[in-house]
Amino acid sequence: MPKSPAFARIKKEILAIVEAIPAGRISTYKAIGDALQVQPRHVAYILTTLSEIESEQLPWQRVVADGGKISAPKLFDEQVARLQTEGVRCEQGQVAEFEVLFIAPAEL
DNA sequence: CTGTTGACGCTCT
DNA sequence: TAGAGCGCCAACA
Repeated sequence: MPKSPAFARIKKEILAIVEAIPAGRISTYKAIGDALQVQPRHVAYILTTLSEIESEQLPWQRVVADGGKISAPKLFDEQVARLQTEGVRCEQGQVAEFEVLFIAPAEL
């Protein structure tokens, strides 16, 4: 786990937002990044640094790339499986029910 | 300090 | 309408 103060702050914010995403809803890296004034890449990187415990507690599968696309080469199958379990229908590597998109609030 | 990497997004072909 | 390329910047080796 990185020691940068900024990293810890951003991570806390990201975790808070992701945790606030209702089941069956989807948010994007761009939306979260825009809300926290950080780059989408950083949001993605934060999720890669999550421990197994955090990954199980945090609904990271509800966070996808812009356009509802799933960009997780390693965890693609697992993410799709989790989403389908929550009732989110996936199709061709992206969220089919795009209307379930949940934009993270700018202020949280 | 220097070079590579990446769960991304935008722009140009 | 798709695909390739570039920029972005923290983490890491």
